[in-house]
Amino acid sequence: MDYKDRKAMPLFPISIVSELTELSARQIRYYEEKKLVTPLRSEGNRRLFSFYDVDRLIEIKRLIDEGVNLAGIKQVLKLRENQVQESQAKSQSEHKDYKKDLSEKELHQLLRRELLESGYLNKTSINQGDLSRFYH
DNA sequence: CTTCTGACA
DNA sequence: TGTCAGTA
Repeated sequence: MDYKDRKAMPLFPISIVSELTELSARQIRYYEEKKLVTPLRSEGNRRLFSFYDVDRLIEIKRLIDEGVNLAGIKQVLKLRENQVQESQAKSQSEHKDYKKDLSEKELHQLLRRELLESGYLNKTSINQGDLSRFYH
C-alpha cells in the first residue's frame, strides 16, 4: 500500500528540491554522489526525493552556509540519525532506561568525539566557521 | 521540456 | 561549482 513513512515517500523531482533547499541541482547531485543523501529513482532514472531527503538537504544547506565541509557534515548527519534512532527506539520501547535519551551535554560530547575521530581538527580544518558551539 | 551523466574550466 | 553536450 502506502509507504512505511510518509516522510520517506519518493515525491519530488530535483527542480522542486532545488527551490525548497536553495541548493543548485549541481550541488544536490554532488551531495548524493558523496552519499549525504540517497533519493530513490523513477523508472526513467529520475531522482525522486522524499520529505526526509529535503530535510537533510536543508540541514546540509545550513551547514554549508556556516562553512562546514562535507567531512564535517557527514559527522553531523550521522548524529542526527542517531537522534532519530534514539527517539524511535524510545517510542517503541517505553520500558526501562536501556535506550536512554542523550542529554544536550552527552550529545555535544558524542559529536566532539566523532569529530575528533574523523580527524577534522587536522591542519586542513574542516570548518571555517563556528563548530565550537558543538563542543561547549 | 526536464533530468541524467560525464567533462572541462 | 557552473555550464555545456548528447541522451533518455
